[in-house]
Amino acid sequence: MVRQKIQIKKIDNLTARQVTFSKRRRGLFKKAQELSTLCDAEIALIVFSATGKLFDYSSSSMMQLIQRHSLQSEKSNKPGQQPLHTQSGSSNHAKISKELGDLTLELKQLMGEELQGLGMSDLMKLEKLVETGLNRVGKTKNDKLLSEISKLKTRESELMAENARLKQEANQRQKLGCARNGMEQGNSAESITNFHQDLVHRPDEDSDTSLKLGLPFSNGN
Amino acid sequence: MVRQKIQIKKIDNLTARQVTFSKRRRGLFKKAQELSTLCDAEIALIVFSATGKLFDYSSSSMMQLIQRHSLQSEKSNKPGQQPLHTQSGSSNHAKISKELGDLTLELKQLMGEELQGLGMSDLMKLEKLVETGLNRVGKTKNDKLLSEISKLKTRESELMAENARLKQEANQRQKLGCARNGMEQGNSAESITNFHQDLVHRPDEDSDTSLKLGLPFSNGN
DNA sequence: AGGGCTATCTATAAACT
DNA sequence: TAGTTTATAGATAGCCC
Repeated sequence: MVRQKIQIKKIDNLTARQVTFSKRRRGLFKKAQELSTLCDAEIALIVFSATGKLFDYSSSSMMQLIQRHSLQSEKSNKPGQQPLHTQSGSSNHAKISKELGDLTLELKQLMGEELQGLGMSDLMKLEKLVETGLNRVGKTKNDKLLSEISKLKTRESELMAENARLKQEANQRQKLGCARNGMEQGNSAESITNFHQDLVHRPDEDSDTSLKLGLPFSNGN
Repeated sequence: MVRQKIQIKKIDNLTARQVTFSKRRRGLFKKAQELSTLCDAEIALIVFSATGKLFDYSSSSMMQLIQRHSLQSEKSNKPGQQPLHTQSGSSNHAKISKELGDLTLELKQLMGEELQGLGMSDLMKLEKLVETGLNRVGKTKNDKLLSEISKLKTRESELMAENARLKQEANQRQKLGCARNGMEQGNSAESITNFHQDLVHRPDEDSDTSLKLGLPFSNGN
């Protein structure tokens, strides 16, 4: 029982190795907890046995610690490495479109399977980027569509107004008949005058209409 | 120097705490390495000092281990989500309760929502879901807007057609009927005609614009 | 901070249950 | 595979530089 100074190398005997694993693992977890408590440190510890069994401990949230780790280690990483253009900083509007395309492609790859070569932080940044991109694309699209609709509504109002005007004009022509009259001249003039007034007035109506009809879209957003 | 059995609770003295942190941290990392070597285990260890400094160790790839951890802990999670914490190792339950509260808060801050009880993999899934949801919402919105535009265009066409008809009608009345008037009438008629020409012309512009603007939507989808 | 010392505490190898 | 024992290797608190 002359306990030796045990070599730090893989223990050959399976049983002994398992026993040692069990014992030392507990010791390790205990020490981790102690350190966490004593020194107010945040600790995450993940251990896989040789057989693949998982043991873990975290002083707070494993996820949060992992995220924090990703962020920190990212800082220390040299700016240039992965093929990912994770320059989330300030993507200018001109670039974003193209960038979005590339990202979509990369995302496909990534979601598919090939996560190797990418750090956790890269993945997170990527997802954030895509989300932001998605939002921007959606908003832009939305704005354009709304603008289009607004224009069309204005146009519709104009046409309807003119339509009404023409109908009225036609009606008056019919009533008065073309039986050669002096009144006719006056009517024509009046008609034209009113028409122009309407043209000047209508834009306001259009604005109202647009606002009213535009509401549902806002809700839809 | 009657070294006591030191209580496992936060060390009050800052200096002593820092020293202890430094010493014990080294010890912890050493033990982790030893366990890894002796028992052929895979170990990831992440430590944040109270001041936020990061120390970590992993027997192989940190990322790989973290991923593996995500997968494993996901498996073990009951479908009805766990309160948080893979409380495997030797974590003390009393502490967990308190930490749960803190974590809930932290996660709220982090995500802006109640995501506690979700593991890394759950969050990833969630994000994916959100993204998909975003797409669906966007598409639905898009469809609605496009449908609206389509309706408006149809309406526009109808109005324009009617408009043209009315205008032609009016012209014919003028020509055939009351053609016995002087320049006054002619001027009036011309004025109206020009106006209508403009009206007829403009819609084409709009159509072009629509097509131009419409293209990006198709691409966007 | 960081290293060294030393008395003492803690972890654990080995053997046994 | 786990707990107990025991002797010893290893870790570390307190102190000094």
